[in-house]
Amino acid sequence: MKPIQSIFDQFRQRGARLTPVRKAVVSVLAKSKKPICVEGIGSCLMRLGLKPSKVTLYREVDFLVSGGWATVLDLGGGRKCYEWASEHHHHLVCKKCNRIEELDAHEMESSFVKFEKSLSRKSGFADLGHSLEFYGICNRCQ
Amino acid sequence: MKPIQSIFDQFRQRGARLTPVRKAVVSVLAKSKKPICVEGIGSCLMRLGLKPSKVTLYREVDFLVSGGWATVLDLGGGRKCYEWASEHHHHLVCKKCNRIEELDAHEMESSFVKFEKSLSRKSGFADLGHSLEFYGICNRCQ
DNA sequence: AATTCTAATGCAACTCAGTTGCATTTGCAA
DNA sequence: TTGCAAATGCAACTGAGTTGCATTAGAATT
Repeated sequence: MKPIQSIFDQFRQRGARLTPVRKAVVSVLAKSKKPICVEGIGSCLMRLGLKPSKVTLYREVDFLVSGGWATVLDLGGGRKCYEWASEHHHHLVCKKCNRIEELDAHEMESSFVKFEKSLSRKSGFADLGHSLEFYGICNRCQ
Repeated sequence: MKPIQSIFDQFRQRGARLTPVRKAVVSVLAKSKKPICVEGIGSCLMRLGLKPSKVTLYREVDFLVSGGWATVLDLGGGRKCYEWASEHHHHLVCKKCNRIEELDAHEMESSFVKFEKSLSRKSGFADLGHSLEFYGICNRCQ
């Protein structure tokens, strides 16, 4: 993971400012082990003494995603989740309670990268990425 | 793909009725080569001379999903997509226009099944399934 | 330190997919 | 043919996410 100061430098180069909310959202996302939704980010900031409006939070994650610092995940729980971009991995999601567990699937990862290259050639799609998620019922919900 | 008549028998055993809308939705889903959203199903039925309300369509796909005949896909386009359950495969989705292409990834499929078995043991999650989608920008949108 | 420009913020009102309550219609079994 | 429960449609609702606009506040310049 990159030092947080270099991220802030990138923000400045983009003409963006270092507001308390922005710094806090970055720190929450970068430290979170799991993808986290806007509501979740809100509660974390609350604990840090910040109470931004939901509008601000949505605009903040948009900013981070459009700049490539964060990525969106649509895991089917009715709300989008976000994760720090350098933390790309796969997940295990409970179909009932939407609990998310991080997954170690590095073995598979490499084969995807290969597959993606040939896919890009064949299909004409650019800027390829992928999402692999496993869904099931967690022990609590069974 | 199972003969459509045996599907209808399964419906009856469940106490469900064979309404014109139900038959049409099944035929549309079972024949569709791509995942299709409720709005898309609606247009197909329109062409068949049926104009069910959106409420009916949502209830119909719920019925099919809860019975295991169809599966939901959340591909991030803002609306859920549905596919006939026996047609499990992976997709290539355009991040801009949300166009969906079906993908042949059978080689990978088998390794997932293996991975899922060990995952089920380790994690305690039951009823495991997965979703693998590739996202990029299609040639039209580039 | 004061000025200035523009990014960031909050409010309120909105959009849009999907849901729910309730009265009516219809499939189908007896 | 009758009667019950499933299916339907309407209208009103929910809840995530968005937008317009006026206000506040980083941070660069003087």
